[in-house]
Amino acid sequence: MKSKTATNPPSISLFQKHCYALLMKIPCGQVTTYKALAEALHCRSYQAVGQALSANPNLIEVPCHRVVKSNGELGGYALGQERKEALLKQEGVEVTDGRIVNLDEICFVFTDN
DNA sequence: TTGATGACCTGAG
DNA sequence: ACTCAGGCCATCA
Repeated sequence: MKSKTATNPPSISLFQKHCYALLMKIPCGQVTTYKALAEALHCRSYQAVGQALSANPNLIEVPCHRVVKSNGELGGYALGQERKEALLKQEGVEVTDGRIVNLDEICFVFTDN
């Protein structure tokens, strides 16, 4: 059944899949930046990472709200920056005036292992 | 294929 | 502090 001729398009590319995988690895109370994510993916496409999150197929299982900009700002969010800030505060992240307070302290680092 | 877009980053003025 | 310009790379038309 199912001729499956048209290759069931995976809806998402491998690049995006990697992004989500790394996102789910981020523990609670920690955040990361688009840059760090791109570095973890071995590429310099900071924007591509953002677009991958914008595709956001699973906004529930993937904590995309834990991804912020490198300059300390929250960045963007499908539900709006307000929601993002609220979620971050809920996680225990210090946010002031739409900016991460101690970003360097709570920035999650992706290890090779 | 090119060209435009984007939840970005960095540097210079 | 802010604004402007260039760069980076994946995705879509």
